[in-house]
Amino acid sequence: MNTGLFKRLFKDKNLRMSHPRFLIYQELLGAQNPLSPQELYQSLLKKRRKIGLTSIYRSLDLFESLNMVFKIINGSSVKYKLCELKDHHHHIICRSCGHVGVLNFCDISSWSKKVTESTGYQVVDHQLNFYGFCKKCKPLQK
Amino acid sequence: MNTGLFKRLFKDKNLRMSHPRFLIYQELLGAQNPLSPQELYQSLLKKRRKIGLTSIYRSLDLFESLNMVFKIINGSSVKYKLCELKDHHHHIICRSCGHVGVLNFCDISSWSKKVTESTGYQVVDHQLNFYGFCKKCKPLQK
DNA sequence: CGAATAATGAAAATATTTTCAATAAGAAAT
DNA sequence: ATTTCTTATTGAAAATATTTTCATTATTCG
Ligand SMILES: [Zn+2]
Ligand SMILES: [Zn+2]
Ligand SMILES: [Zn+2]
Ligand SMILES: [Zn+2]
Repeated sequence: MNTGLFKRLFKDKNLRMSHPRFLIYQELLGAQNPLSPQELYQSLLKKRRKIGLTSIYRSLDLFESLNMVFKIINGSSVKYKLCELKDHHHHIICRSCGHVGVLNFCDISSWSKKVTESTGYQVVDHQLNFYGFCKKCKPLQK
Repeated sequence: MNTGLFKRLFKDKNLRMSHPRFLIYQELLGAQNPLSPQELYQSLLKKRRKIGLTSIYRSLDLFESLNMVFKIINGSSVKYKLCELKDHHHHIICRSCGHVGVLNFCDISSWSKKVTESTGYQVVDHQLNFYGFCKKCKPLQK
């Protein structure tokens, strides 16, 4: 997700483009790996950016709700990475090293009717994650 | 999930059936609604059961890994309910009241091959949740 | 430049995880 | 059935992580 797209998204949703939000976006954009809230905080402090840890939590929640970032929950570790694809997609997480693979497809929407029929719920969203072992970690499994 | 099934599952996996674990299982079995770790703790204290909050967290994690319970994350609230079906299945969570609907189907396993082909990952697990509004809450949406 | 109000951040409140010494469950022997 | 042994599990306390509160600040829109 590039900077232009990021700014447009906020304008469209009537969200304010605050300094903290932009700092966090930039930090994620420059990162090689997914980052935890604490890692983001420390990294920004090191660069003398004035920001509160609370804002990091809040911004990450917001970004997630906008599908801008993917929240990677692996055991008790929580990290975030910027989504590269702007279209709806899912991920596979390595149970060993935490690396994230991108899946550029989703056939779930076709299920919504089935879900509504069997439960009466109106479906508005879904969450799908795969877990497994990446090419690097697979051989290490006994 | 009934008590016999519960005990067999533990024996099969070489897990010890400790008193705290059984207390938590019973509490979930008797509950009408999903319970948070804190609610479980308070409820057991009220019944004069000796148990530590830490054990509740640990047992719930264990139960989840055994697919005995479903962890319902809705905003910042976390609750658990015992799974009624012993076969693999998924849930739909009401964004308004938190009620959980059970879906007794899953066609995801057919995706695993596709996931492996596109990412090289060995797939061992997946997580799929639907979100929406239940029959009761749907009319309240504007 | 002012409103109007969404967003921030410090501090307090909660929630969750980790550590580690003590305990209890299960297996095996008596 | 009781004792003994091994080791998984517990729980109190400390460490971390996350959320809430609320007074202050910064954005955006005339
Ligand atoms: Zn890996
Ligand atoms: Zn999808
Ligand atoms: Zn509802
Ligand atoms: Zn499934």
